[in-house]
Amino acid sequence: MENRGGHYLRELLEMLKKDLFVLEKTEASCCGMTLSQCHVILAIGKAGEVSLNELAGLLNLDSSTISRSVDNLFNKGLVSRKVDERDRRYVRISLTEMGKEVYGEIERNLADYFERVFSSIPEEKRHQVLESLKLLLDAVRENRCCEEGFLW
Amino acid sequence: MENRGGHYLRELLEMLKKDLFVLEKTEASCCGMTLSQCHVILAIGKAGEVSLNELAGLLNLDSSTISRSVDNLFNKGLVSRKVDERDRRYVRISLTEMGKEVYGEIERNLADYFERVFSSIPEEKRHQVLESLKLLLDAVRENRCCEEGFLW
DNA sequence: ATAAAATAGTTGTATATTGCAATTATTTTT
DNA sequence: AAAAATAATTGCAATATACAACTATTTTAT
Repeated sequence: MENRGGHYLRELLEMLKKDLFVLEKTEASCCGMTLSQCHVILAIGKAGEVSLNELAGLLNLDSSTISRSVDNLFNKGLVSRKVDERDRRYVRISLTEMGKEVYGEIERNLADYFERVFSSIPEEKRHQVLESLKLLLDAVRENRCCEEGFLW
Repeated sequence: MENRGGHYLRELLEMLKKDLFVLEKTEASCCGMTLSQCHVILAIGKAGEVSLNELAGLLNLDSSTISRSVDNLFNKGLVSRKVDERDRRYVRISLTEMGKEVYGEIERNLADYFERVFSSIPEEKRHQVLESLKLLLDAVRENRCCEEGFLW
């Protein structure tokens, strides 16, 4: 029935979210950090160099939250800060060598994991799964009501 | 290419996770609570009545964390606690009338949202999307290395 | 029947996270 | 030159988190 589709969709997504949450917590813990710190490291690592406000936008968190999180990672020697020479309001945030090592390890572990997951999907279904996720993502985005919200 | 499938899969999942994170934060904020509190309310509401340890298991958090979270919601009048008569070590946790109202509102909003998302998927693709999510979930679970971890 | 072990939940401790408001420093606009 | 805007930090206060230790209760072993 049509009005059960959304329900089942949500159930599947919630189970998926939960399982991936466990994955990430375990991964973060193995690397001696919290989940939030792990998210920050991954976002910085992926961007290479990023401003604080950009990072806040990427992670959808308040800039004050990110400022403190980055401060904490800076104190641990994982992150570096450089005032932008052209515009001294900006701070350019990137990973230190140590930070890159941590990032690399997490990245490898997650990459390996998702390759294994992908390989566990029946071969003739793999393209369908990817296509379906894209369709779902498009639908999710289509139903945003505004830039940061999803409800009316 | 085979070794790009996992990469693309992960990218899609991360974008999806992010968008849904924004959705939930907005929803929680609209109901005057934090995301974590929202998770707790939804878990209790769905279970009807649940023990603290069960709740901790459902949310994959330490029982001490849940104990304090439930305490906070109790103080707000959203949650009730009853010592189990048969075994006084147990506390039976459920929602108060007020808690049920909050739960009902969040549930309706999320249900509506996911119905809209589902309806935005091209009709001939809907079954495929659901099937694909199920396949993906199975693959994710197949690659757990232990009960609470996903890596080795 | 009693003691030991196990379980459920709470509390102490310490750290981390979070966002709003206010602040400082800098750049842009008027 | 002054006002406005922007980036980031800090103050404030609440919430969240997990480990360890604890209390109360039940189960298991003796």
